[in-house]
Amino acid sequence: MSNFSACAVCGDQSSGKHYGVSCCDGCSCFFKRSVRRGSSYACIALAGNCVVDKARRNWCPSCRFQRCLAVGMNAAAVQEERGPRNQQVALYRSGRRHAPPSQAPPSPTPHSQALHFQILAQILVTCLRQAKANEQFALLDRCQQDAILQVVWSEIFVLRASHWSLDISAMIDGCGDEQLKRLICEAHQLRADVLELNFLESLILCRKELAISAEYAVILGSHSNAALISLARYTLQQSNYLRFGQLLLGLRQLCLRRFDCALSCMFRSVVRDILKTL
Amino acid sequence: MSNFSACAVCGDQSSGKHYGVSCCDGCSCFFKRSVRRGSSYACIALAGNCVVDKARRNWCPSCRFQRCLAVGMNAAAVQEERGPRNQQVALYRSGRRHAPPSQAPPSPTPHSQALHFQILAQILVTCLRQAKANEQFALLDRCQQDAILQVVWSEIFVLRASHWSLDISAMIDGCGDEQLKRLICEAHQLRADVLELNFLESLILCRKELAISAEYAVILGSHSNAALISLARYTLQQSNYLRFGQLLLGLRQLCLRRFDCALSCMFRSVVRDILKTL
DNA sequence: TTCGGTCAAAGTTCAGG
DNA sequence: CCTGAACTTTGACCGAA
Repeated sequence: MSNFSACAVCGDQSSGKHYGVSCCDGCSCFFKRSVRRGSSYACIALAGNCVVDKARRNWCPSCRFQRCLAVGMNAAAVQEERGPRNQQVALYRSGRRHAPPSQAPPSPTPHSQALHFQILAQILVTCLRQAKANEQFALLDRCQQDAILQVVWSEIFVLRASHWSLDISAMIDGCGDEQLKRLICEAHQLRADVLELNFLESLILCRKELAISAEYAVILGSHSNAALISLARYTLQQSNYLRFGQLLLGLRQLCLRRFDCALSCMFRSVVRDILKTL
Repeated sequence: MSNFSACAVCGDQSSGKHYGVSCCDGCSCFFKRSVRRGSSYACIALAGNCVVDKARRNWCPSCRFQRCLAVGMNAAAVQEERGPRNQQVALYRSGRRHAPPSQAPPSPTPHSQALHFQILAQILVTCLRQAKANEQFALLDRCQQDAILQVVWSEIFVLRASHWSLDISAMIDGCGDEQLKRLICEAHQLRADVLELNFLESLILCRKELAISAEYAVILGSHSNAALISLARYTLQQSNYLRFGQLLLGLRQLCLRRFDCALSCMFRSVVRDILKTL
């Protein structure tokens, strides 16, 4: 009981300093809500001198709030509301509670960034569609396809985007993601031709570690081998096995590490939705 | 006002460079925590373009984190969690805040797990020593060697451990890390022989993306090509180019994702210390 | 200088009033 | 609705190399 400290507002046990004043959780929370909502209360008794103690603090919000101010609680220390922690519910929650925090939702430069995001998302959709049309991949069940694409979408994206027919380097630069830029630049140096790209795509899409069943492991393994043989034949007749090896080594660096790339974070949540529509 | 520098993430007053970027304490700390915990956020507005400024940086962790990555903050620079500064307190700290970081006595079946950990650490040391003795890798400067090993140690470990001469499967099972077990089991299926293992090791150790300078990029590239050619010649004379391709594809799956594997977390902090002693 | 950890004081959540 | 106990996250500050 030695370190008992009283709430400056109501005399209850204080739980530490809040907004500059030693007070209890209740008064701290009450003060925060009042400031956030900009509540303006009227005294129940009209006199403005109600007693504010532990037992009666909820009787008159007006006098409680006056007392908060009187003991020096600092309204400026109340912060901006944060986003809901329970993400899923966000959209469907009651009305205006979770309107974007401030008046100016998209403010300084997000416009051009959002534009680049949109265009890159279009490219992603195209890549996924192309993947679904892949000769060997298309034979798989949809749920196996989706299970694979959820993991490898980013590899497909980097592979295809780094060899896009139009020049999208301005887009890559513009989205401001240095890591992505570096990855695409590295992948670009492979300078794979159309057929090579298709074979590499098959190798990405048919990883047997991503099989959802033992049967699929066998199927994916044989698809993978087929793609490997095709790629080998093709490159050996074009150049030599060094090229073959380099292309395969190139696959290693397509994988966006979980935290290395902003775009990866942005798109991950989008991919599932895109897959539903394909 | 003369030496004011803005946080690249939120525009607040910067407190210096953190993880490669000039930013404020808040964003630096936020980035560190996010990477450590492996947080995967979803944008609250779902659009991924929330404003991130001083007042609103706490509205949407997802967009804040994306912005951290976009401005180039380096997740690899976030180090392993260390123990509490106050060692005595370590054991008695409040309950389930986090899994015991590394050294702290593992609670459930401490004795046998610690033993397995010790033995696996021995294997890791052996792997790293072997890597340092790699013919081509040994020619590099020490700082380039260390820069590479800090990244690829886990790949080397999985490659070598999956083909260990003694049967260490009991050790792998015993450490209770399912991810590691799966990875090693997959890698084991490559059934590479001693020479193949050496060539694969060279390919892991000589990734030119990990070069610390342009000169090294060239050197590593040529070492990598040399290893590729040797491996090709060897496998083609033993079997055929399907085998060559499969071995190279196998490299993809050696990589322990940063947060997917308990052992990875355990060892990461140890690797630096081991490297110093080699 | 830039890592690391710390902990008071912000925040949110959600039964129960 | 509103309240407030329980829990999480933030960031200013400090020590170490």
